[in-house]
Amino acid sequence: MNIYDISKKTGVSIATVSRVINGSSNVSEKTRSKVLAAIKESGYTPNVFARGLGLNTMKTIGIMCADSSDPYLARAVYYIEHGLRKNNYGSLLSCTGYDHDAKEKCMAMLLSKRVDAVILVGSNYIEKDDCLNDYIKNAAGTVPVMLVNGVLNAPNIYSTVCDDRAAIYEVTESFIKSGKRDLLYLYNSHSYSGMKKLEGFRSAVKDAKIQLGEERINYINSYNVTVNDAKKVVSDIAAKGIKFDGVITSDDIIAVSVLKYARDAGISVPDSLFVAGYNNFDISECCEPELTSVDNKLETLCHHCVSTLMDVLSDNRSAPKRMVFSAEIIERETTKFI
Amino acid sequence: MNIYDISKKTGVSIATVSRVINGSSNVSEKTRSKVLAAIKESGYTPNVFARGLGLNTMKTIGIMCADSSDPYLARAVYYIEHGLRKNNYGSLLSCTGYDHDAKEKCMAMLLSKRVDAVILVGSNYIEKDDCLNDYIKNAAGTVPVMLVNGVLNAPNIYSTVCDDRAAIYEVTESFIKSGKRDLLYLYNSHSYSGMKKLEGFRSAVKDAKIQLGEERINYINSYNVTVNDAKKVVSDIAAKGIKFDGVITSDDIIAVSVLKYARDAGISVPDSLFVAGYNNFDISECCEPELTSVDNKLETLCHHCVSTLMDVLSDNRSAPKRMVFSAEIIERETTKFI
DNA sequence: TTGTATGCGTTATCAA
DNA sequence: TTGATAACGCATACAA
Repeated sequence: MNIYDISKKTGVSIATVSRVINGSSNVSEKTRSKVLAAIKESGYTPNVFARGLGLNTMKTIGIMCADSSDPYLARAVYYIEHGLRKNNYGSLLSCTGYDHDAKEKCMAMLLSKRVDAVILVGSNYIEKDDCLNDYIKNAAGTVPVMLVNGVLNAPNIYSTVCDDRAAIYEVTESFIKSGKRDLLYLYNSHSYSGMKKLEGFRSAVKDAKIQLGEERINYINSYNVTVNDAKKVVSDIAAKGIKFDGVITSDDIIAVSVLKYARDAGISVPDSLFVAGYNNFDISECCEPELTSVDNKLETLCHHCVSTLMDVLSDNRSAPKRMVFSAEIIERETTKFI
Repeated sequence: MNIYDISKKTGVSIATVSRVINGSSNVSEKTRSKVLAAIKESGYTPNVFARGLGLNTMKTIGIMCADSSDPYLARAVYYIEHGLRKNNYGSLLSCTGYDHDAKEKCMAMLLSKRVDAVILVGSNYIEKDDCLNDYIKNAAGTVPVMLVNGVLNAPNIYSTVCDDRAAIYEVTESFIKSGKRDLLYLYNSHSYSGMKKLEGFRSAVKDAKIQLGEERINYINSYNVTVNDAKKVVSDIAAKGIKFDGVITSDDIIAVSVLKYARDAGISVPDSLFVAGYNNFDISECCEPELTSVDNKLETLCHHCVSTLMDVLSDNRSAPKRMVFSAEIIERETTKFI
């Protein structure tokens, strides 16, 4: 069943059929309805391959994320796919993992599929060593590249980020204002946003003129931290004799592990220990006491990313190259800010 | 840059270039390397649209899931996408939501994109009212349809499921053997697998010759149950004066809410109350005490689904229409099975 | 308002 | 082992 069949069925030329399909106005109402009826009756759908060949697009966007089962990325993928579909675009998903070569391969794969754009979801795509980002810049030579939670300054690359630095700064400030001095910062990612968060912590501490040893800033080496892994890190820190009355983390899961440690050690939260997470995942409501966390407005980020992309794809010159949204602190039971 | 350019560059015909690209053996080693060199030098990639038009496939599989941010579905999507990519297939993702019309629309959208097959992930696609499944059967008239965690008996439809019934039966049996008599069953889905689980619970109770009132089997009406919602349900049950010493749930999140209730009510788990979840999510390690749960072998299911699909696509007649895997009970701290 | 003819970049058939 | 050429199904420029 193709356009010729409809043409025969209705006695008009394929050009007219094509016009009807594409909603051209230069068709008489009579022929239009005749053609429409024939299409409906036969259940005809235009062949997207043929269409793609002619127009050089199949209205498909490539989405890259490290791991769609990571709750943060999973939500992002959900929002983005939704937004794209609303705009009549398909979503070609590629879970790249955290390995650089794999990322590069996935990008090549998507480009070879002739997607109209690529969206990189997650802060783990932008590397400090800038030449590792070359494959992204190169891709941007072919199609627009959108970054969700990452920044890269190059032509045809658009960034949408949350102001993680400000969020952690504010959290830290709240800890300090509430009388907490012996702070601990735990994080598990050296990504762009990971570094911004750390920066926020350091700045707040510095601005409050507090001296804090480097042993109080701890990196947990794993993308997929498990609660019990992180808990061990906390125990080790405590075992070294480092005292703390406030723990700020870059991720809810780490914060939960702190709560577990506290329970085991008989430390009362929030009475003698404040804990804050980041991302405002479901688990922040599952744990006991419920976790104070930072909502980084992922939905807003994703919406903005998609709508910017639509602007770019429709050659709207006004699309901003970089957009920063602010986060919101959700205070629950693991802190008592004054 | 197209096949003609390579043809000109090398002085051979496009037919020969095509042969080289597709690894045909009928090419002299000399021309092959010449062409290969030209391709590499120019960075040429075959146009997938043209190829698709000729071969009527773009090696792309449609994946439908209700909500890619649901942890269970998210993991499934991850495994499936991985498996497909290994086999050189792309994944066109569509998060359909739980509404029937939306599902149908998404299916139509995927088919219009001429995917080679559709994978429906999650037990929520198969409806009790069989005519609501017609759109799936119809789709199977065009392309193979794979079901992960759902069963539908029709031509060209392949099901991969976990034996949820047996798993819950076994859990319930363990509760009873451990002396628990006043059981509660909480669930939140009437899907195929949801019904199978309930069936398992009922059978185990019946086989143990225990009388259990219907008020002990409670449906929580929400796909995206939040801990606090479910907790309220548990409180309400307790408020009615219904006593229980064992709670079996269809989902970890519900089990966590039971733990929360128990803590509030001063009930000690597992000493005076056993609790079991289902799915073995991360949260089963986050809560306190850690949750006994059922690992439903999602990775195995997904692997099997993909490899079966590859068999089907390569016209392998031996592909099984239905495959059942057994689950595994992971005992943690919320039970003490004897 | 409608129809004719061409190009889009492949793969595959057939002939050489 | 190679090359010429016909499909594949559509959109569109141009002609009527």
